Amino acid sequence: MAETADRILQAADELFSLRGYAAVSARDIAERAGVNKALIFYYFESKEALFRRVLDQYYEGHVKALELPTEGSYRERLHTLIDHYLDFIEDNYRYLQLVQREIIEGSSRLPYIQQNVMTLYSRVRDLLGDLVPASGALDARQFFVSFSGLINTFYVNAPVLGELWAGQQMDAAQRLARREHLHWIVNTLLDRLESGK
Amino acid sequence: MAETADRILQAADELFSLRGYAAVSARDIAERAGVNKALIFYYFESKEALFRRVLDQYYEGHVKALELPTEGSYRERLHTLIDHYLDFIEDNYRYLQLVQREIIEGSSRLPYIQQNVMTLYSRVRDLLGDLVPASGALDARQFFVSFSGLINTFYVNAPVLGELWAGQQMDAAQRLARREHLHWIVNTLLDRLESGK
DNA sequence: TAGATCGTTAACCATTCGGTTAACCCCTTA
DNA sequence: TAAGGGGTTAACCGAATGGTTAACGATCTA
Repeated sequence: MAETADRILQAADELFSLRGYAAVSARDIAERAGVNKALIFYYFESKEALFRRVLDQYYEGHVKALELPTEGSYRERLHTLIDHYLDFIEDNYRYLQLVQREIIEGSSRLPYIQQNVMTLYSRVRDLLGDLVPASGALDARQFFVSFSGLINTFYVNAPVLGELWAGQQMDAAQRLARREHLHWIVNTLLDRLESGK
Repeated sequence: MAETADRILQAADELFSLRGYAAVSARDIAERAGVNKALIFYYFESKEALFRRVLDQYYEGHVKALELPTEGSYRERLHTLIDHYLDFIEDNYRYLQLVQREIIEGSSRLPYIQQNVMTLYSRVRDLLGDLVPASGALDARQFFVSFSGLINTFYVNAPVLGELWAGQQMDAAQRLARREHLHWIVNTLLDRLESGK
């Protein structure tokens, strides 16, 4: 049944995201999936191939999330883009951690990730237009890095930040507050940029 | 000789930072240190204990970097704190990746890191004082998360961001530009907060 | 000179790793 | 009812894992 392969994929997804590639064994995955270990190698070529399949699944959704909104002012479009990205992350919470790990570990998939980053960057750059200088401390690249950091940190570091909110699980209210905060920051920065420094 | 223990520590530091805890074996460390594997367990209790020692070494520097400046306005002190933190990160580039990896992998060392985070947070909170509300989208926690993200992203994601700067290695000029950018953002946010929304 | 101590070594240990194998169960098709 | 064939299984494999052990020189002390 394809059902078995799916259960393996899902278990692998959960475990890899949680503990990383090296710290997860084929036995762990089989146990979590409630499946005989040999079936992993029956449906997937190897542990490495299984890991790639997990990543591929996410990449598809990511590309979709990066679609650029076409309506409204540049400011509205920027807010919309951020919201879409946040939606994607909240629905695919583990993806960020997977990608972050790939980056830190200097994986062979890095060029693929870079391409994704460049796509997103070019959209932010187009949106900012000539509001920012072409180079220096206030160029589009700096703001892109800043926006990425502002958004990603909250989710990547969630396991450690929970303490700040008195150990509560990260719930809908917290995510909403974070969203508000981000939009407030973006508006503040754009206001200052528009005022011409 | 203490020299042997030092060589083990350094090799462990390099390998753990590069590939993470689980992906590094005691044999790897011994080989890199040019030392018999048994010596690792002679000088250190276990692989886990060795890892802690690596973390401890960095932690000392980290705590120092977080010392609160005592002179100047709250705004000046915040800028100084950020500069000190940036200095520390630039001198201990691997530390950030190590910690980031630990967080993502949900390691058993997490409470240790959380304690560190809380220390830094309490300082930022004290600095922001009653400039921000006690809760909601603009509370001190949100700004702390934002500042952390703004600063860390640049270094954690350096391997992937290089492309933005035409593939150059991250050099002193780039780090300086990033620093300027961060201070500009902080000033912009503080201005808006002071203006009472 | 006879220990005693310390750093070092190769060989070894049980366990776990990713991956394979041969047999089996069960359903389809002829 | 016989023959396949896909899904599943326990048992197994060599290699690598973290960690231990007993012996070995060298240096120091009695």
